[in-house]
Amino acid sequence: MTVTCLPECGVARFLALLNGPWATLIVRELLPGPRRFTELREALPGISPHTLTSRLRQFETYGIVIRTTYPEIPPRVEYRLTAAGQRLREVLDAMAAWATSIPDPESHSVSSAATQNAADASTAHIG
Amino acid sequence: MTVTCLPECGVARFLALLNGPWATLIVRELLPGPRRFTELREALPGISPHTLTSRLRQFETYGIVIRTTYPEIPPRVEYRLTAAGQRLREVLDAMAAWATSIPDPESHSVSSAATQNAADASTAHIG
DNA sequence: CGGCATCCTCCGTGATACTG
DNA sequence: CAGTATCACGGAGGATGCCG
Repeated sequence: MTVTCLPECGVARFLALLNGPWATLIVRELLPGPRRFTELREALPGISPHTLTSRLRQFETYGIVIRTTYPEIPPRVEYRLTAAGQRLREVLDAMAAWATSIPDPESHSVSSAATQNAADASTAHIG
Repeated sequence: MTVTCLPECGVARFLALLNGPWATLIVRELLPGPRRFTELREALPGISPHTLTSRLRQFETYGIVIRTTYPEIPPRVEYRLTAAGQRLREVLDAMAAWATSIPDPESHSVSSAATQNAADASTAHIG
């Protein structure tokens, strides 16, 4: 599944632009306002500078994020969402609203319909 | 970034449940109504049965999808969204709405702010 | 038809070290 | 501070073959 250009389908387009586990989380951190490189790094426990740079550069290419360099000492770089990036707030909100409505996968009361070979989901956890 | 249980943050929870490029697309195909295995396969050009099974099983574990086996000849299996899964429609809609509002990344008229070291995004395409 | 088993590839990511 | 360079890993995903 290698995409050379953006797909037609909106959902697929979204996935092509915000791919990987970190992408969406970075956008989340940028929603409140501009952030510096280190601020993002500290706000995203576990992310490596390599990954952060990579995602940020991709967003820049897509026109989701604007990178602004202030020639100071010490150097300062700010990342801020473009208008297009800001519109992602609605999507993230929808994601969060849905996810918080999902109970931790423990009580899956599967109501049998046909031959529901109901594998005991009661013991299933997130591996 | 290995998650053993669902994160607190809604966005992160969402990403943990609908990870990978195919997951969301599968949900998209299930939104209109129940689908059979082969139907999903044909609706998702390029997906392998391995991946399709894997994602479907994960959704089942999460309580997003219900798998129903009809003991017929030939065998028939239907996948349908649970109530929780149906609520994903809003999220997918938000994704699609946003993505279709994003122009193909060619005209990024970056309006300089400070020292916008505007790397010529004009030649940048989606690799 | 609807899988599962096995092997292999790809790439997002992490760890570490180094630079302007 | 804000990266870049290099190496390595892991898990999603693909290819193929076999089974109920």
